[in-house]
Amino acid sequence: MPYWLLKTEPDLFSIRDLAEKNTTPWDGVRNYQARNFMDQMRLGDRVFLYHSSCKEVGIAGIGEVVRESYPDVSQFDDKSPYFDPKSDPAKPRWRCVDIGFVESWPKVLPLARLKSEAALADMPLVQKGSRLSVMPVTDQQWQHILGIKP
DNA sequence: GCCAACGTTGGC
DNA sequence: GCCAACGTTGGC
Repeated sequence: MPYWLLKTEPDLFSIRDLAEKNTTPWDGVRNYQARNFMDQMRLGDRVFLYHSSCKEVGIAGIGEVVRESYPDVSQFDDKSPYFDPKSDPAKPRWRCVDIGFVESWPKVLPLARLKSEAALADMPLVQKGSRLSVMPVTDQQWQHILGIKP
């Protein structure tokens, strides 16, 4: 089964928020590479939830895909920060998936730790300058991270 | 708050 | 099609 990693800014939406809501649309993704990966997600796929742009940067827990790719309504909402006036409603440019809560970790697994693991060197996450917010995780990487999770 | 690195846009 | 300018991401 494929695995993924999703970045989120916890000030906007954290693993705690997901635990409370139980499920959420993963909307607002406005990058083609990230979108294409979301299109590949299938029901039941597991995802690491990564906290970025915050005090404790790192993996904070696990979620799962509970609905496959569908049009992200926020692209047509001119009140939304994710509004995209160039997206044609007949052919929506942006999609999202729904993510369900699986588990929250007692402590964040820090980015610095992930960077120190040779087994994870191929992850875009740990590569300098990478801004990809949705990325695949290999079976080996997934298992390795589970092995060092807090 | 700083700033390096990135993706996108648009003029030519 | 090139590439400079711009806005954004995201670690530190």
